[in-house]
Amino acid sequence: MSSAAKSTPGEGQGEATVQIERKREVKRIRRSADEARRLILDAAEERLAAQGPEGIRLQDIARDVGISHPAILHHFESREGLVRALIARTSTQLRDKMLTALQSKHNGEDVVEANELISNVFETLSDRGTARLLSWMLLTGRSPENSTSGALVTEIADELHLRRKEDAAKNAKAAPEREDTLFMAILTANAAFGDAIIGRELAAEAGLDQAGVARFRAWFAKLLHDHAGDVNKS
Amino acid sequence: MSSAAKSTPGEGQGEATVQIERKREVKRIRRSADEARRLILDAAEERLAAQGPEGIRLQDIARDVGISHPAILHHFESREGLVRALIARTSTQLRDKMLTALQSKHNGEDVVEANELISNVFETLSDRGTARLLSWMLLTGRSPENSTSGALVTEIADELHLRRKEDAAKNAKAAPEREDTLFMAILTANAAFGDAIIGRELAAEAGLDQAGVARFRAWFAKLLHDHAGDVNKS
DNA sequence: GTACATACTGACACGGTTGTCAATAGTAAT
DNA sequence: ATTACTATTGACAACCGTGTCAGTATGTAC
Repeated sequence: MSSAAKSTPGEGQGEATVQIERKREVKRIRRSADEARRLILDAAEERLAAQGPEGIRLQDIARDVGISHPAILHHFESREGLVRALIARTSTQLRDKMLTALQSKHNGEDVVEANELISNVFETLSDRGTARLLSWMLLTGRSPENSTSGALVTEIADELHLRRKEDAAKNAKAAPEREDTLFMAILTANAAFGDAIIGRELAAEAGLDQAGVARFRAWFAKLLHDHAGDVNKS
Repeated sequence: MSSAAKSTPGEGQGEATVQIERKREVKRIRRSADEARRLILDAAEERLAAQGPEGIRLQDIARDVGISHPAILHHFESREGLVRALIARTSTQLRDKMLTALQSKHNGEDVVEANELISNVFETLSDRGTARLLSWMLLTGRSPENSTSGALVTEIADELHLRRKEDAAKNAKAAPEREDTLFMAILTANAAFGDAIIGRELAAEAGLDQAGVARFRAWFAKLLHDHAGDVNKS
């Protein structure tokens, strides 16, 4: 009835993210500090996404990686340290993804692709793991002024606003209000976040299949797009 | 250094929900089972909202209420039982609030108040405690098919759709698509939920004060309102 | 090869939390 | 008053997760 019997229960369906190194009986595997930290964070992230906050237990994570739990303490001095590191990594990852999503459309192509940009942002933000991590972080009240999303929303709003102004100038329309653009960004963030958390249940309840969800996102993008147009018209 | 010394630390700012009965040295207070359950659930809810998932500890909650923790076990057989009861209660409360929010506008007054209705729904859903509880519930993977929000979204969408059709008929406009209405409901739910969780941080980051937040909600309501109009026009 | 730094381990200590149990004390009915 | 019922309690037991420690093994520099 001990705990040793059930090793890593039902963890087989995971991605290839966590390279489970089968520990040979005697040979001890020695990784570089960075590598070890990466593996540990990967495992922790997976646990968190799969089981929620209470899924982050040093022993479990250690088992996932194939090390002993003191090794984790060695790399991140404490559980809290691990959590902070995880938050920090996820935050910067999110930030990077967001910024690239922004850049990608500004180089070539038209400028009018703002709605497609919105879609990108939505997709990125509504990533299950990320949103779960972030929301759990907020729920437990960590990182009040952290680099969480930094001044991300503001940056995005600025970027968006820039394009709207360009677009307005090009078509000889009145320039949109700044706050209007900001609100669009905030709405997108809120909606994406909510989608990541309750989207699944909501869709199931409403009888939406995957195609339906896709239609919803397209609908949302169009909604914002139309709004961006209408504001200038009237 | 026992626990009796520091009774109910820093809980003074709370509402009048939890009637803290100062336990006289010897007199033992005896409540009815229902009353006790209610008090315990209130305290648990407050803890959860204030400190997140890990804030639900039997001893703490017991201290808040002014009882000993075995009393909690007596009323809800286990911690898990308490959690389930809390979820159940919050769910039905949410449901009730939603339905009343719906009814209130359908009786008297005009029918066009759909956007105000949306505002109501938004406000209700974005209640901090409720959303936190729900999201934590989802995060920890409880109640997959529960009465969580039941067929709530569907119901609301139906109700909304009904009014839109009435409105369309009255103004001799084309009837809107059903899915369009559903999407409006889903977007509202997502946005309200996201707002409840990251809204505060988002607003702070964007430099929005309370008035700004209010403007955002109004903006959102108007966005949906305009959309409802536009769909018919074109 | 030898020495050094450090990733890693097993065993254990510690604190905190849930849950059990026998006993106590309000409350209502007879 | 006596009785029956049960809300409530203090003390205790069992468990679990974090963190410590002294020691081991592996890679690297010389």
